[in-house]
Amino acid sequence: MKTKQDTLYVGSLAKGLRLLRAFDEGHTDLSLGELAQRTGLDKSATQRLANTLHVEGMLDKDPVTRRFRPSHAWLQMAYAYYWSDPLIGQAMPKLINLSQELGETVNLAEISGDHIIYVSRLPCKRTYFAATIIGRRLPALSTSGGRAIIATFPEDERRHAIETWPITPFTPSTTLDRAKIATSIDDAARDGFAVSTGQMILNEIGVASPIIGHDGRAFAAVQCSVSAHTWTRERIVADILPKLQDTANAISPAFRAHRAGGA
Amino acid sequence: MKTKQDTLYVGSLAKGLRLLRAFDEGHTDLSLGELAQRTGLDKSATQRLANTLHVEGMLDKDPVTRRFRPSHAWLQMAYAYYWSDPLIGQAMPKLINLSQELGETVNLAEISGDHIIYVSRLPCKRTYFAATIIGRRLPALSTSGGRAIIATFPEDERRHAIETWPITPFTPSTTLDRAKIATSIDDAARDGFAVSTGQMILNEIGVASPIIGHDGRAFAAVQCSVSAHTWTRERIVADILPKLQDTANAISPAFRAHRAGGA
DNA sequence: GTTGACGTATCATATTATGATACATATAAT
DNA sequence: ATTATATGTATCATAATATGATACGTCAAC
Repeated sequence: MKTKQDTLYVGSLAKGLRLLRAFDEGHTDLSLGELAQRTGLDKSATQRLANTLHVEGMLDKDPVTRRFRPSHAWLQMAYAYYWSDPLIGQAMPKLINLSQELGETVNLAEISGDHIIYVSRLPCKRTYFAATIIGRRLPALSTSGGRAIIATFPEDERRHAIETWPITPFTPSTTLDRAKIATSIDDAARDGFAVSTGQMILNEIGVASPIIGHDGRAFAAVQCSVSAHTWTRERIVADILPKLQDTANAISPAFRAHRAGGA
Repeated sequence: MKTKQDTLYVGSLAKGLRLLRAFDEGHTDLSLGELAQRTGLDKSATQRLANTLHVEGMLDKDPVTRRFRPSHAWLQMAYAYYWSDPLIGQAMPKLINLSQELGETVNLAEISGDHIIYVSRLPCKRTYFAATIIGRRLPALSTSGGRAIIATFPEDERRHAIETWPITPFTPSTTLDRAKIATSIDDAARDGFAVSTGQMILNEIGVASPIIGHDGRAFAAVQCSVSAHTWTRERIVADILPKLQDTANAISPAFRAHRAGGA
């Protein structure tokens, strides 16, 4: 039992990756035992793989507690990613401008399966920690960015996404009713921008404008998060939206023949 | 021939990591052959390992060009790193404030061997691309952040670093003379902050203030980059430095018993 | 049409990873 | 102190797994 497609599949490498994936939000440092538990690998295998990752500089090991932690190499991987993603180079300077003009938090989100992933974040105000760091994946249906992107899909795909993509309740006000989400996305398709309220954090409003690829489908979105305590939908549409859309529209033209595709 | 310390070292995993490391700044997407060349692995091994990484979602593969690229998973690793690094949680909100107050680019750099690595970047003005993305590693001796950190080391270690750590010429004005760097670091030790000019980019001035750990040694620095066209050293010291130091000093107290250690 | 470059697939071989077990060390309980 | 429990570390015989030479298919250039 090791097959996944046998030859041309290296099991040991895959297992090593399992170790890396064992670290996340709630698991910032792990002992050997915990690592074994979380990966489902036996003690010996875990020992060897973890040691290898340590020797190769992928895991730091606290010399006293013997616990493993992600190393700086994990950040270097993000660095390599940034150079490889053609969107980033195009978008970054424009996002910086936008962030300065608005004085509000600006994000760049890409579609990643049925989630969106934040690839760039420019926080202007203090927000909660998770909103300041890149690499966060969220269900596309629950974010303004995701909705703005889905809204550009052809009718059937759009329906399919709305009906089947995952939703996780993050706050009491996270919309679980797919009909309501459908309405929000239909609005986005008509208006060219999407809005979400209180999906991830209470009293947070998100606005997003899609970045369109060569095939007319969006693959990313420029997004802005503001507090409902200081903003209303009307003021957002009047003051934020125009600049947001200008930015998204300024980025899109660069993409006539791109996009790779996940699995 | 495979030994590195034989048992408890999984060669296949290490080879897989070689593939990941083949991607960087100048190598954003690679064909199978290029991958083999860059890693020194033979064609078959490369094929199997690359395929495994692809199946496991670590590499995207362009279905038409058959070239491999870093996947979104590389950003998720950065996400996990951020949660695991206790400094980030402490520093982030304070850095955001600082960036707003100064209206200039603010960076957080950690020492990583004989380099520094940028773990957080808050760009305010348009700068060149590499200055806007996290995970960049630079020779510690050539950066204000690195100098601010080294300046807190005990005399002998400081000397050792100045004499042996690497220097790469990035601009015509990159300081290659270690005596001059020694002076800069001695100044930093006296003043509590470090300055660098035109090390990475021409006409760029960096100022940095160290973040001190429980042992009195700095392990990170808050850094600010400005243009020599609009700033002088005097104005930097008068207008930027106080707030920069306040920020660094506000972060330091949280660290009494931390720090892991690389290899 | 021919050649070369490159990605893909196959397969016999032994090198390499396996995981049970035993040892060492640290922490907590008695 | 002494014992017990948990957790990390080291060893080793076994066979399962990765290996890399080779052959095939496809595309582009000449």
